[in-house]
Amino acid sequence: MFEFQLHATQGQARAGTLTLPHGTVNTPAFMPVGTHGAVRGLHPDEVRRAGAEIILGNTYHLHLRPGEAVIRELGGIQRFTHWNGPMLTDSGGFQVFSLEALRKITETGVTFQSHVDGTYRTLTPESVMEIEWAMGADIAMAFDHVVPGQAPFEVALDGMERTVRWLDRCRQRHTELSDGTARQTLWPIVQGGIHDDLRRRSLDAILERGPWTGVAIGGLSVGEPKPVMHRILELLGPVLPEATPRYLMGVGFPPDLLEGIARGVDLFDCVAPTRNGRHGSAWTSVGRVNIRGAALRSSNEPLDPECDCETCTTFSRAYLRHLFVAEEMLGLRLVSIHNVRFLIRLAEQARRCILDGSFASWSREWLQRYHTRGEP
RNA sequence: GGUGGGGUGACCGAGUGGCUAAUGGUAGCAGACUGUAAAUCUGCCGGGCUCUGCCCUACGUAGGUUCGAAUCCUACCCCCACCA
Repeated sequence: MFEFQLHATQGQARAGTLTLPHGTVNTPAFMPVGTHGAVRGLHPDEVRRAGAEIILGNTYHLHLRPGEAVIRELGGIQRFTHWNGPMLTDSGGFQVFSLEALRKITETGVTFQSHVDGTYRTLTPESVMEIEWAMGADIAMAFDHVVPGQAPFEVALDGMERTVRWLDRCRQRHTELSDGTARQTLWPIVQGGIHDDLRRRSLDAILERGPWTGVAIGGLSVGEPKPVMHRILELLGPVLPEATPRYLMGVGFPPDLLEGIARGVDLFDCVAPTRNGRHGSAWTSVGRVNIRGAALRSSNEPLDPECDCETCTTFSRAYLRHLFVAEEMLGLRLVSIHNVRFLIRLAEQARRCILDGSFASWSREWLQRYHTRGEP
């Protein structure tokens, strides 16, 4: 039920298929983020047509509203959201990082002051497992402690060791809840900040507790330089079991996908395509386009001439610009659709190239073209 | 024709003697965003230059008072309201 089949490798890059209770995911894959159980602004059919095979939901946000009880009562997260495909729920660990001003960490768990209504809510590894189990996504992420990218050794050590202790508690509770059924699997998360030694110790601790149906790498793209992220991926890649899918959490931008894939990553997620889409920034084959830019005022060209998404095959740049200038919500949706498709298509292309052995050269050329434009 | 009110940068609109190239807002331009407290946030926004500063032009028009005026005075032009 949680099988991962590896079809081909090229260097560290891998092409595989992940089988989950609600469907299969061809990897490398990009997973759009649907924090509140919706990929922001998009209809599930649009997400599917963009090529998404799995989406992410968030424990913290869905616990605050509508609450896991409602979701369970209405048939689980897939039916509730009408996505009806593979889903992964993040644990709220990232909110430990992003809501730093609104939370307090103890060994027991994390007390958040809800950003919705100010009430205090405590999440523990056990309660997170209960929430994720109630929602019923295919993959439940362990509750972890994410530290900032510039965190000094002691802080990263503390977060990493706590993440390991919490992993034991997560697994214990998740095992009790699942009671032999195979409708949801639990994935652990490697932490350790930017410190190689801690990253290695984190992974070792996780592998000692295996086997796992997947392993996530968290706490990257949180303020550390890119080469550091690459170094850590290179450090972990060879140690990770080949038959286990690797999920790089919260990444990324287009080049991050290719750099990650080249270092053995199978699954990605990131808010960037939808957030940037809403903010009017589009990735295209001819460079990044600011959709509000004056240059687009009367352009009848598609946003990206090489793109096959619903937006690019239907609308002109001038119309998209007009929608943004006029603050029509359709504009936010159309650029989001494009950006999501752009990343998914990039992952699809990478997969094809890995399968036919051309990944290294294709990726090199793609990145060169991208960076030649001065893109970050 | 009379009386009253008013004319400020692309637009709206503050400002009633020096700290005013002129508060705000809008429009415009550019940028940021990486497991979503984000349809958000930031910067620029009279012109020019030898650009951490300097010069020019500017608050209806023309003149005046003053060391100094968008701000005070005079005339004129225009707009609005009411009265004839």
